[in-house]
Amino acid sequence: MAERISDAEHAVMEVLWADAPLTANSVAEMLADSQSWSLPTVKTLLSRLLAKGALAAEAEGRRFLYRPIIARADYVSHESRRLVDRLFGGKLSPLVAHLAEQEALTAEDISEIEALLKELKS
Amino acid sequence: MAERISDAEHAVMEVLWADAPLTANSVAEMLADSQSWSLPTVKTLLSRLLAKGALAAEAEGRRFLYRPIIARADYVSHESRRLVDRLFGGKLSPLVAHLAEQEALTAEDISEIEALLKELKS
DNA sequence: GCAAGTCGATTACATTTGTAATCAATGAGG
DNA sequence: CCTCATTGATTACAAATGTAATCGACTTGC
Repeated sequence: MAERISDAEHAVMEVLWADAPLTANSVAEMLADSQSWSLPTVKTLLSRLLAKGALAAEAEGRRFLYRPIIARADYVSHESRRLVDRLFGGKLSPLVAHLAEQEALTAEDISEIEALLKELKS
Repeated sequence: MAERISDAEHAVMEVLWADAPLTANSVAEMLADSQSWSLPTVKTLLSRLLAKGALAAEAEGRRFLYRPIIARADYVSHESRRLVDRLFGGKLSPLVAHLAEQEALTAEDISEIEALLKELKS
């Protein structure tokens, strides 16, 4: 399963999670404003993601349409867990506590999260 | 400031955050149960951390005592922020929402976070 | 039909990272 | 004194990563 996805690869995944399937060109285009990667670079990343089993490619005429195989939610869970394990001994509340302290959540943020939690308890 | 600290380096930092200053030997000893690194490996990691400005070393006789320069809290903040930015558009509530959906939150987590938020509002 | 463009595939190459062997200096035991 | 152990420094080297040039195959406009 899922070998590790690097930062650059992740940027490519985000594009495809937002909109898929896409050709290599479209992906490169989407990335143009955030990164300044050449087309070959983007294609390399696509190939690596394909090799890692994170993407599937289906031929459309003479080119490929790429689409994510792994779900964003799974990736996000995995990464979140990794961080929480590494830095907070696997406990979530310290993460929230830490971010909250750092960051002066707006009243609105707080309400939002409270609402979420209330929902959960029911 | 702080160049990026790799995973292996982070393990070394954790040891020194828990107890410092320590000699290279002591660090290696502390790591012995979690990792199986040779002493040279640990020393390489210490050198790299020194080069990155994450540690300071003070000579004690013919060896060095290493101590963290960057605070754990700063590192943790940095990494947490990085994750939240990368995966949740910088907003905390989607993180909580995500974890909630995954049912990764224990009842205890929920209570703790609620308490935290209540605290914040006052 | 053929030149020029378009694609994916292959190859490249520097840097970072993980992991460690080896070297050189120094200090300690005999 | 001299040998040996200890310790930091230097060097090594494969794998992963970031970034890209180049190649070869296939279209497509003339």
